[in-house]
Amino acid sequence: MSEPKSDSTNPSAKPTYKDSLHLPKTAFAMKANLIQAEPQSMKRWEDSHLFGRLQVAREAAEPFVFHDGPPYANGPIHMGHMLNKVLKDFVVRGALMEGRRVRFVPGWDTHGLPIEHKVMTELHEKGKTAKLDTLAPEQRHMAIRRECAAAATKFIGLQAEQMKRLLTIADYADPYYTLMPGYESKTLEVFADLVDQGVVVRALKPVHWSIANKTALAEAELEYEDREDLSVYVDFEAADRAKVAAAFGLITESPAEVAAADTDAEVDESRFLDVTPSFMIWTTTPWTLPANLAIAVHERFRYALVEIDGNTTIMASELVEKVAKKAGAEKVLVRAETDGAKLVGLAYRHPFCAREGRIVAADYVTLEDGTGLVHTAPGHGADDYRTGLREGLPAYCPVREDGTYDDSVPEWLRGKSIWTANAEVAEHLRASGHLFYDHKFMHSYPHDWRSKTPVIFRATEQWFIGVDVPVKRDGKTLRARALEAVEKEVAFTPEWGRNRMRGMLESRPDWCISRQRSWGLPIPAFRGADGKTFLTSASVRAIAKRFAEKGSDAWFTESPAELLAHYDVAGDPHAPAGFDITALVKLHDIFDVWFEAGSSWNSVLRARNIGYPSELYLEGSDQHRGWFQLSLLPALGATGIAPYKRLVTHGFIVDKEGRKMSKSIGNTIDVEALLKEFGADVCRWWVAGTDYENDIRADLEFFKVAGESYRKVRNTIRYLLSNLDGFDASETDSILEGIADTSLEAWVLAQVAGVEEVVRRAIVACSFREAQQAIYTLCNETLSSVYCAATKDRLYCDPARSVRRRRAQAAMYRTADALCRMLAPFLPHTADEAFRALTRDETACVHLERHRTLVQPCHPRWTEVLALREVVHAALERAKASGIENPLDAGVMLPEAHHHLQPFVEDLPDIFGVSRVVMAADQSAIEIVDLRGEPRCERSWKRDGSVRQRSDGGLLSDRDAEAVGVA
RNA sequence: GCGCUAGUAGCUCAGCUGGCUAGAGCACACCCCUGAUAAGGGUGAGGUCGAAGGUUCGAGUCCUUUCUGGCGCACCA
Repeated sequence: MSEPKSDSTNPSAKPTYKDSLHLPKTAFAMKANLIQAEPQSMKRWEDSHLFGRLQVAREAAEPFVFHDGPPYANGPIHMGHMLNKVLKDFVVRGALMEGRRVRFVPGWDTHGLPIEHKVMTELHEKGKTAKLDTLAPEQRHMAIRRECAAAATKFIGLQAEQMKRLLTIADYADPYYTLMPGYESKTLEVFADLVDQGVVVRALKPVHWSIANKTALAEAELEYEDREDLSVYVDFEAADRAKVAAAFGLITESPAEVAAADTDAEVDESRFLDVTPSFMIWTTTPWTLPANLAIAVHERFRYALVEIDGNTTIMASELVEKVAKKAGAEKVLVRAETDGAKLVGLAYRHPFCAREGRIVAADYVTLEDGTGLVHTAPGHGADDYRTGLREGLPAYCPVREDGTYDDSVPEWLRGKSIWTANAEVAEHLRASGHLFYDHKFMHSYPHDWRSKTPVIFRATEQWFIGVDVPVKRDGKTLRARALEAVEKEVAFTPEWGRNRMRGMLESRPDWCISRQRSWGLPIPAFRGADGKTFLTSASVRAIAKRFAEKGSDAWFTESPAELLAHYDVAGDPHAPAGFDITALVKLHDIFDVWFEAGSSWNSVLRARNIGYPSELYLEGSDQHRGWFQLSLLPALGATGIAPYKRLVTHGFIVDKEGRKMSKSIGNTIDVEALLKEFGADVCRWWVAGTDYENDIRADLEFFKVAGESYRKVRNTIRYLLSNLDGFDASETDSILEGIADTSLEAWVLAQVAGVEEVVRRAIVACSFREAQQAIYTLCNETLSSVYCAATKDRLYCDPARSVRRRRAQAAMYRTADALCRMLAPFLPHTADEAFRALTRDETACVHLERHRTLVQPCHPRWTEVLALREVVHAALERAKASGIENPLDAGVMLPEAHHHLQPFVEDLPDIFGVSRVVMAADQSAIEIVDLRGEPRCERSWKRDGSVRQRSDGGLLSDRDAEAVGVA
């Protein structure tokens, strides 16, 4: 302890006591300087092999299985990635602080159209596609795949760095990519399991088809351009006049016949239908008419039986006038009307194919164009296809891949190109009297982005996972099992996700898992000499083995015999009779990327022996249809068990006004820039404070607010640390052992213990915001405003080794320690920085620690003391009117009603922030006493009643005199 | 168009199964401290709970309609 300083040049000057105080002192800076300091933390963790050390240290600990959903590797990370990865990191670090063994493997989705499209666009721009087209198909695939792999790898590298910069902890040394041979192999195993279960089926489905390139196209590869086409209004003759008449409330017996049968009957001539009416459809693609299998109506629309220029036909009532006007009809007579629902089930004759079709219902029928009756060709349209599925119609497609008709159409069309067929079909219909009206018109039509030629919808053979096919395991369908799992086996955060997913599962169609592209995992199917497709679970497993060794590129570079090196025909009960490996031809479909991502539970969790299933999957709410659902289906099929126990979803980042972020609006926030301006810990603190279950509004302003909040927490920790200068941490336990429950330390530690419990529970529940608020309130109120303010006097002024002072230090040590641990999941850098300052050990790392469970009882009347503090503050505020502006100029007289707080009386002045507190016997209300007339201690600035002139000439209270060592 | 979801002080959010004068933090205003100082403390003013109906003794909380966002799906034959 230093002696009070006397000014030697001026002996008459009063002593100053500042240097005798134990003022806060710490190297832990007020300014965080995150931008420079965080990379240093990253380096320190990396150099000390933190992730590896944790794996070793937790080897025997209870595992926490958590699986990373793979982001798509086609650009730098955006706000959504930041949100997702940081939330996941809270989960990971939260579990680590609970002492669990966590092996979190980051992953990337690397295949798929967006990358391929991007690569193709670049090749196109560089003029390299022409050269590409000269290559043999397999070489061409390989050339594209090499480019795609390079692009994916590049972005993985970029994203990984950005994710690390967010201070996330994961096995970055050994991540998973869907293009890794081991991953691909494990994906094929899932596929083989599904084949075993009998849910993999092959069926026709219409896709966008480029005739010029003889290939299927994705939506992203279409360009819409105006094109002149022939639109036709066609009459499809009803098959049964009587049934149609009945639907319209008409009769088909002539009035004469009726009169003859029943002389009393009065017959209304107008109810007599003496011709067979037609159903009039409209189409802009006459070439699809040979594939017509049905006509769709809307059940709730009204339909009219109408005579137009002598032609009796049926169309939507609302459109009669429009159609008549368009065709220039002169005589229009509506004979009768009926509901669309009444028409459903009626049959009609195809105008030039020898078959009948049916009227079906569809709610996509509109009254904007056409006739209200929609020509339906399930092999040539997405809607038509779905309607066909529902009605049990085949996806009939008589068009070959070169755009010509096959032999199933009438002879006059066979082998013709569909484009020339347009006019011929119209002429044929005109000749046979089925064409009501035709005209040329311009409309926007999809074109192949590369060849600039118009595309068509064409049904092709595709691979499906049937969701309504019973699996061999238990005879339940995937849909039924998935619904069951969603209902009973999976927890949802937020709870409404359950509803949402149920709805999606109920309505989802079979899963089409094949794509006609280059960049992906090949579906290992062959065509045999007999023309049949060869694919059995054993053959798939054999190829899986081959891919594990060679990667899936082998599909394009090896022969069937090489690919099937591990295949044992004799051991495959499903092998086709007369199997001839030399006659096999490879097919070139690839898997839907969702199938690969949806198999990650196998390729990562099971393949790496991490555990199965995952405790939770945590992704954006769009994944209810995506990854969540498409992981659930394969997992249920292959294992019967859902791949996750719980689904946690977050919303999307939107701008300040609640609108979605998009580059075109220009309201995006750049993650790199954000990190550069605020640092990762502040960004993470922002994430921790979001209400992530819904849309999350983001704006630079909000990060400033988060920064303020962060600074408050940081500064509180700093203050705790600054009072621990010279404190021997090893004394903490002995100092605090058995402290009175009425002591300030009992109170503050009880608060810390309570917050710790809340924080731990909240993190487990993924209620990060709740945890953050508890921590913030602890720092802002419990500590900064109450405890630190109350103990300031004793820490600064008490003798250094006073019991009271050291007790406060011990409490602060324990509090700072607990805070570091509570903050570790949220602020990895700051918590670690503080922890090293606290332990005064540069090699210490809070991330190797785990929570300590604090137990500290405190007196039940503390709540009353704190409430009284509020009342006294209010009274002090009122007393300002009488000139008592500084609380240390005031004393407090407590009335009878508060006398039971006697056990706390020693600490009450500090708790209230006043100089003295008196329990007054004759008092009815709290009274603020003006102490300005009393001497003020020159060291502690308190007027506690013991202040008098001391031997050194200074005015000191008893306590301060003792501390300074004067009498 | 359909499914899910949200709309509470200037901002970010609490408000469980309906029940005292609707809460918190930030920001704001005023004040104190200047020995946590590009810190700290105190007090205070802010809301017809998106809108309109309805159920109820009583609704931010339940029902209906509607407006404005978000996510997903479908759609223009």
